[in-house]
Parts: sequence; structure tokens; C-alpha cells
Amino acid sequence: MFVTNPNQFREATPLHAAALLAKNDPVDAPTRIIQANEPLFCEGDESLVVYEIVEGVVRSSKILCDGRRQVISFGYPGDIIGISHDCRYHNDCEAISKVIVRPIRKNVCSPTATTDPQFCQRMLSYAAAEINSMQEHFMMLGRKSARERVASFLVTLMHRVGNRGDGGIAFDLPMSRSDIADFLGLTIETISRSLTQLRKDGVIDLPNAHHVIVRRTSTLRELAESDV
Amino acid sequence: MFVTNPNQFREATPLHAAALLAKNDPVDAPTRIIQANEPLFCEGDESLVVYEIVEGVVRSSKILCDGRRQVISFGYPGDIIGISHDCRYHNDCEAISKVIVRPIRKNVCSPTATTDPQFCQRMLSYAAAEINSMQEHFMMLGRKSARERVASFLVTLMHRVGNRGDGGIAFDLPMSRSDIADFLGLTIETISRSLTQLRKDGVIDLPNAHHVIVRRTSTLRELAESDV
DNA sequence: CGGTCCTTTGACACGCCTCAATTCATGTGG
DNA sequence: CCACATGAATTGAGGCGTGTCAAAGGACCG
Repeated sequence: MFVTNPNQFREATPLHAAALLAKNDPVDAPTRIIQANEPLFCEGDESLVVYEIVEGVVRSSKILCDGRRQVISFGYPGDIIGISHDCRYHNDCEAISKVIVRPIRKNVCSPTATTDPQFCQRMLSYAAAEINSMQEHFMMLGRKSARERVASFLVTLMHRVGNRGDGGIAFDLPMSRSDIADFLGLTIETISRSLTQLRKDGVIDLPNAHHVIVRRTSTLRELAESDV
Repeated sequence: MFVTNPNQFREATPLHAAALLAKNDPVDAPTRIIQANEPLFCEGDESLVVYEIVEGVVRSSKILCDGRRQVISFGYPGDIIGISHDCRYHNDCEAISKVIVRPIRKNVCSPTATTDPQFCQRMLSYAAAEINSMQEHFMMLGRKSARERVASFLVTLMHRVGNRGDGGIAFDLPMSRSDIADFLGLTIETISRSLTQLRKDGVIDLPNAHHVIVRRTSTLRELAESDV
């Protein structure tokens, strides 16, 4: 599932790729390797396949004509990207780090397209989870303050890719401040200020700009929803 | 499709309920009638069925513990609501006007659930369209100004339910200012001011608070994306 | 006619954006 | 190993758009 749901733990997610893609699903196409900052596909491209991310992190985004960008989601291993209803990709997708993806099936183009029922069922479950997850992101963009958004974002990553370690839960931030800003509907300066504030408050450590250690997880979780 | 995509015309939508639900889809459950302001279901309720809206308008929303609300979408006739991946509804759903809904199928609860393949295929197409559509709404909430959001909202409704008439395209706004505000991530005062501005600029007419006539459609469409 | 609720309008405050400068991390060539 | 360049991140100062609070207007209904 995409990282769009800051309040839902990975453990609570009923399915992820391991469960979604049974071993007997035919995977004829070879995996693709995309270097950091290279595109996987662009908005408007013909949508031939759906990808599963095997390794690395991707960024799905849309851009307005005047250059404003909205990052839709960050895709991590296990996530499925490129689902479309009309044979066109509806967003850009670029690699943030070196990425390995696996084309898993011809895309779902029309109601008349014939697809393996079992696969279809699984994709539907995944799409439903995705929709539910995106609804959480609406709440973030529409109703949360800058601090809450940043806290929510960190909580999501913490549960998704965090490693319990010495005095906290650690994880990387492979994406740039600009990516985070465009994901949360803020500016890079606001992201930076919010992170600094969390650091000064002792909630997190920032050994460097792309590594986070959450010291006080419950505090962070509270900050994700309380406007105080 | 939900009204979450301000820049996509209804004509461009590749499928809606008429196409989605073939006549031979078994519909055993009777239609339900919900009066205005009555709930259809609530977040957390057991998700037994997916509904198709036959008549009226519904509001799907989520609420934070401190009362902040985000309206996810407004559902119009032909839309499908209540899709879930885990047997629980993930948002509240209430009738804005008198509503008739048709339970169309037991919900998609798990990958092991057995479902008619053809139905599943159609639901997947619908879900994919829904995801693509929600991505547009992200752009609105994350990157558009108040005026752009209101203009985008009106453009969407214009294409969805507008009627070409005397010197413009007319349609109703059955939802309250509060509903619109919570949909666009703004306040009722900002909604009111934006609509007043559009009226004073001669872009729209507001015969009353719940009826709109778009006079200059191309101007409105430009305002939906240009920050000027 | 009076009550209630919704909408509109106004005045002001504040959070985030904008613009600018500084610091930091990384890589390159001498 | 150290200057230097380059791009990203941080920090600061100030402005603006939207939120907040308050009051007035309108629609609806008993």
C-alpha cells in the first residue's frame, strides 16, 4: 500500500504484496532497474503494465501547467503502482533511490478486458485498500496543520520502515525536503522548520537530513492529530 | 464516479454505473430510501454491501477526534459507495437530499472472498477510475488557492449535473456551505467570499444560495488552474 | 410575528509562504 | 589533503491569504 495513511499501522493492513501476489501468478516480464531520479513512467503514457516495487522507493506525482507539483504517494517495496482504468497513466512516477520493479500484469483497461479472476479479485482488494488509505491523506491535506502533517508523515514511515534500535525507532528519509513538501502540501522551509522544532522538543533525532530516530513515539503520535 | 476530479469531464469518464452494472447482475436486496441528513452508514460499521446511488446526493466524510471534518466526496446518481477491503466502512456517509440507494453486492472483504468474475472486473475498473480521480483531488487540497478550489468545484459540478439554459449552465448546490468548506479544506466564510467574488466578477450568478448559473464557463475553467 | 439556522460581510490575527542569506554535505581538481 | 564549486537544507525577516471572531442579513417555519 502507498504511504498515504499516517494513522494506520502496517500490521493493520490486511494485505500487502506478499499476500497479494501468489507464487503461481505468472510473471513473464523481466524486472526493470531504474536509477535514482530516472522516470518509471509519465502521466499520459500508454499504461501497459502494473508494477510491483521490489526494491527502492518511488515518487508518484502530478504537475499543474504552471509547475506546481503534488506528490501523490511514495511507493515502497510491496506497493503496486500504475493502476489505471483507461490505458493511460494518470501521474508521473520517478525513482527516488535505485529501484527494482516487476511488471506483474497487463493493466486493467476496460470492463471488457479479460483477466484472471483470482488476480482480479486480489487487485480489487488492493485497490479498495488504496482508496481507504487515500481518504486518510485527504484529511491530512485538508484539515491538518503543518506540524500535524509532518508528525503524521513520520508516524507512517516509522511503522512502515522503522527499525527499533538504541533508544528509538530509526528509519531513512530517502526523499528530498522538496518531495516531502509537495507530498504534504507545504513548502520546504516549513518542512525544515517543523522537523527542527520536533528535534528541539526532543521528539526526534536528526543525525543527518535523511535519517530520523523517533525518541518519543507516543508524543509524535499525539502530535499527528492534536492541533496544540 | 465521485466528484473528486474537477478537471475531468463527465464525457471523458469511461464508465459509470449504467455501463458498470449489467442488467443481468443479480440485485436481490431492495432499494433503500434515506431522508435528508440521515446516515447511510458510519465509519467502523460492518461493511455488508456496496451501494449504487439511484437518486439524490450523499456526503462521504471522516471526522477527527477533535471534531475537524473532511468531506471525501459527494456522491451523485450512478456513483458507487461503500467499497472496503476489510469488512468495515472507512468513512461516514449521510444523505444531503432525499436519497435512494440500491445495495448491489456483498462487499469485497478479503482476497479469499469469492465473487462473480465479471462483477469483480467491473468493480476493479470502477475502483481504478476512483483512484485516478482522487489523485486530482489531492492536487486541489495540496496545491490550489481558495479561489482555484471553488472554481474547480463549480467546474466539476457544471460538467456533472449542469443544464445549459438561458445564457449559462445552471445547477443546484444541494450541500451546505459547511459541506463545501469541508470538502475543499477551507472555511465557510472563505467559500462564501469566493462565491461572492465570482458573482461580482460576472463569472457566475447566484439566484439563491443553493443555485448556480455559470455565465462565463471558459473564465471559470481558467480560474480553476491559474493562481492569478 | 418571533425563533432558528444558514449565509454573508466585516475587522483582525496568525500560520504559512516568500524572499534572502547562511550553513552544510558532497564532489572535483590541484 | 585541502580549496573551491555546487546543490540541498536550514534559518531569519517580513508579507499575505486564509482562519477566527463577531455581527448583520435572509430563508424557512411554527
